[in-house]
Amino acid sequence: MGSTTELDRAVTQQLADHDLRYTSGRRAIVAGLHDADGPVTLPELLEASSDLAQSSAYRNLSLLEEAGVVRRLAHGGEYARYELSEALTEHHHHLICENCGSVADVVLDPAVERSLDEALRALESSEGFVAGHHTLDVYGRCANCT
Amino acid sequence: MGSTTELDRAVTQQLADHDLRYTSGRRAIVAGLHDADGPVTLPELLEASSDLAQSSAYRNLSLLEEAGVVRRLAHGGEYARYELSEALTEHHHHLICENCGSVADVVLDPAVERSLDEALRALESSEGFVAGHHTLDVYGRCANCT
DNA sequence: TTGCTTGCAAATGATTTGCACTGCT
DNA sequence: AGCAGTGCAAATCATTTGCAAGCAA
Repeated sequence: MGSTTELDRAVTQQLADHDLRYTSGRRAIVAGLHDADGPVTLPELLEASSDLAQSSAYRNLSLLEEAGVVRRLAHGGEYARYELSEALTEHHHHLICENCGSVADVVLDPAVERSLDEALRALESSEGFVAGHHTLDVYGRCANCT
Repeated sequence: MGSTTELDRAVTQQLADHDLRYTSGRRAIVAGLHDADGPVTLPELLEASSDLAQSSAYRNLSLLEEAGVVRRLAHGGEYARYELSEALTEHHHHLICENCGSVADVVLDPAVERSLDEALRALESSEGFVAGHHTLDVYGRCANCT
């Protein structure tokens, strides 16, 4: 506790903008999300940092989401998954193992990402849809399950 | 009812492979999914074709999913959304309106899709992840909400 | 008949919420 | 003191499931 990282500073700022305090419980959540190598479920979060009450964890994740610190994902499993917002991390996508259910982050080649962005921008004239952000989920088999 | 389309024939086949009958309730579900221009929620499905019992609709969607006829999506809204499997439709992605919550299908430029596939295939050597299919969700504003 | 299907009602389980208490500020 | 934050327990609500009745092969 105490060592204020770059991430902590950014989160403190975003929370302050929403009149929220950066309490120890919220720090534990942010730390738990940061340490994982992919989006995590609530049980995983509780296990990683014990001393978190389930209801408070849910409530704080919800508040952190509104504050733009956290992003909530619904990949269809039993539990929702949470990760730090892309405002606080690098733009990335997800590798979802269809065997064990694990979810890992990946960063794609910038060239691919660029051609994708271009295609999405074109949707505005073809479909009248103004694209904001996007998510790409890749389903398959992770290294452990091959 | 009775006009057997190409789609119906394919579904009948897939169901038969799983020892399932293509009953009228299941036909109504497939028709409801086919008629929509994007993935639909269960309430929407029930509204479109009344005379469907909620529990049977859920049960049949689940069975149809196992049989590879239907795909279930969890975009995070209150209800899950369902669509016909890509074995029965064209490969496509989703335009999700952040204002009204509607979800529409889009087919991307084949060139973009190809470069994407290539990038995903490369994940096998870089990450040890064997990619199967993928989903791309684009968030933004639909034509009606601009 | 045999067994897949259906619909109702009850059960499940992740997430949310009411409320009294704790602890910053 | 005043109010945001916490934790417990109870409430929600989409989805699932048990069971008795319906229907096709």
